[in-house]
Amino acid sequence: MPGKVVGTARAASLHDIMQSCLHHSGGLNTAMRLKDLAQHLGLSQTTVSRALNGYPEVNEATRRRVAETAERLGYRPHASALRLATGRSGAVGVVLRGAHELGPHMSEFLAGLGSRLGEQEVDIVVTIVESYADEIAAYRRAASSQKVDAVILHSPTVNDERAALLSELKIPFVLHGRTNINAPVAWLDIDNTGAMERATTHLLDLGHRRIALLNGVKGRTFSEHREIGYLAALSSRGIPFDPALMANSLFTDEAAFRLAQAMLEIRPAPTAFLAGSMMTALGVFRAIRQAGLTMGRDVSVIAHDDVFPYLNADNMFPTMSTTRSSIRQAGARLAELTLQILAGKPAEQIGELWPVELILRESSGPAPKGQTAA
Amino acid sequence: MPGKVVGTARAASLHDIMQSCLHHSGGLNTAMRLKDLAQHLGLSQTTVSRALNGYPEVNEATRRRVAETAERLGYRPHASALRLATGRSGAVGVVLRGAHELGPHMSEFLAGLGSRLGEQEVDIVVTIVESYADEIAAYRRAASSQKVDAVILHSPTVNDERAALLSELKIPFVLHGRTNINAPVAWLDIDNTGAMERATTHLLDLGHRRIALLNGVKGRTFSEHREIGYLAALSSRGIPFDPALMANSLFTDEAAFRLAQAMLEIRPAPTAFLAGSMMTALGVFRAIRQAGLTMGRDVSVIAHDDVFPYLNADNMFPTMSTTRSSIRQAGARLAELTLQILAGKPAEQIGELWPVELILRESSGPAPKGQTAA
DNA sequence: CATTTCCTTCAAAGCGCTTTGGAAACCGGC
DNA sequence: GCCGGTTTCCAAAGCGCTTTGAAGGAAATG
Repeated sequence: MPGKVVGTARAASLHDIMQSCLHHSGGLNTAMRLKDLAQHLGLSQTTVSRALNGYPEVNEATRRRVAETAERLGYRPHASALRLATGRSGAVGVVLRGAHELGPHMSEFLAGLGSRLGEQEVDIVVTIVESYADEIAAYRRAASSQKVDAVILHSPTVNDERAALLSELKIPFVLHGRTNINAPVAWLDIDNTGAMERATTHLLDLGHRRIALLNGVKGRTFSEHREIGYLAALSSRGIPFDPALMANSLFTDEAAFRLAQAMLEIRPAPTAFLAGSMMTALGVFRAIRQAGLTMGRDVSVIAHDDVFPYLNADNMFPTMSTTRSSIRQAGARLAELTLQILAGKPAEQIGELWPVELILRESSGPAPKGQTAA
Repeated sequence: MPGKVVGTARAASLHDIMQSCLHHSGGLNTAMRLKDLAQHLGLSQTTVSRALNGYPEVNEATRRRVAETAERLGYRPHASALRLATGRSGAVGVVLRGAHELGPHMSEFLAGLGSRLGEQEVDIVVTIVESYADEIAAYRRAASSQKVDAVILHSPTVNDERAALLSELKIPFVLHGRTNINAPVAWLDIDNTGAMERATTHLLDLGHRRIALLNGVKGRTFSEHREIGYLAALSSRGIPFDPALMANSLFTDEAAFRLAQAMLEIRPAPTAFLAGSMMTALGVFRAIRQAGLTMGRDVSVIAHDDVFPYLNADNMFPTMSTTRSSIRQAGARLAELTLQILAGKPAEQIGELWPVELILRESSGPAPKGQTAA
């Protein structure tokens, strides 16, 4: 089809340039290729390829000459060709339910992931899906089309079918969180149970007896772990658990606001809140204020802080007590683990549980006197 | 490694099916290939390929049989091979400075982008870079390695060199925002100038005379546009512009808090704030409260709302007046425009300016009496 | 000087797909 | 029974890279 119809002479020359540039020999936007480079150097493709890829069989002087010329001419191997030839795609996949998963947590996480992967020139392929079925389909597609070398799986459920599927499909993957499946899984998680247990215990130490937990979505491992920590702390002090003081929701300002508002109307009212995220904390904060109460005095709050650069616990007013763990750092580390997996390290040898800091600031204080049964 | 441990017979048969599917001919994780499929069908690769890709030369009955078998066997073309053969990578690129660009705005934007691109099975390749130099390098790399078919460029500066580079490199791209470069550019932007002008005018109508603007980073087109709208509104009423009441910063709670705090100490103090984003609004809100003032009464605030699902202006307390434009929708539309570009539509025919709603809620009210010169 | 050895380089065969240029098979019409 | 025209299918040539198997030259050995 090239050279189909050309209008005026002027247009023609421009057109031709475009053509020669775009349709040089098939691909659109053809740049310098290995063949061109080899020709330019008076060497064979083989030699150039080997020189560039650090194979020992090539003369050091030649190698330098090749490298220098390639650099100067801005040669870069065609990604697809390279992938086809090597069988590696040089990318890792992340599939997200667009509706709610692509929130601030995910963007921080991606930032960490990407910063480490970028160093290795591995890029990350993000697929946005609508439904769970779409997500499964996306993994199957990834498997058979070999689009990515590995996948990052996040926010797993307790028995995560996606993880099971991935290991069935033999797609290497690393889990951000934990799950119980019948296969070796590489994972990285933070100690949600320990964090909640400590935070709850701390509030109990301060005299709080009615402690509300605004937890994440039911079924997610991290939510379950947090619940376990919360319940463990309560039961070790013999404090009865009141289901009305525990709720599961997305970590949004809005949901938290509504839930906290409702809980504050319960009598006896909670004197403390454990907020699942900083967004949640904002909602709780609003509910407290709207109820005419003061955070840190009438009602204590400890929030889980995933460390968002734009929402700093230290700069809130009052400053926010938190259980803290940088999700960005976790992302960076997961990238590292993924690279290890791709380098052949067995999944069962990879598993890290990160401790979580408890940082006390102004939002948590002693339980108000006599109000425990107000 | 395969066939390591298998429990029951039932598990074994399932396992075997998987194996025959995955390791059919050797490679690691080799799935069904076109050749296998063709063989399975007793047809040539050509015919199968054509049948699958909807070419007219193939018998309808054959086509159905092929499609059905492909579906049943879970055949998917190898992505790299397909890309190499067609010259299209089936992906669009987004490169982000990880440090601050990958924030809540970006994740919303990506969600929109991805939801539309996903429908077309185009995936989005995210590259995280540290510095501006890295970003440029990433584009050059993308160009010569043909990793992506197009690029999305966001938050451009007034004369954006990246845009110039991209059009020089002949990488198709679509701009989220606007810039002045000497080349046709496909773009989508919201009417920042109009939005600010209206918001400012509204505050002036309410009697405010000292109106602070917490604007975005200097040099970005959207910041400049907002400044223009702000200044235009002031000057059309003959209100002098006070540079002390305008600041440029990232849209973070923290920066906004500090800036607003400082501005509130100026005498005469501002009686109204224009906040560049909802994050900014949160910081302003805190500063107002800390100064012992009440938002909506002592100090009015109008914030720009990019519509974050987890930070709802309607649910704030007081509810927040906003200039609103969904960044997620913009992302979806940009995806659409990108697809158009890839389909061959000339860039100069693509350009959309979206109007911005002004939604008045409780955070903006009449200027407090007599305080204009307090 | 002939032979062996090593070093450097190359031609060619894939990787899995699309696509071009035919070749069979089949049709009625003469 | 032969011929143009369809219809349906195929073999083979790429796409740009890596990698194997082997050849050419220089240096070393007898």
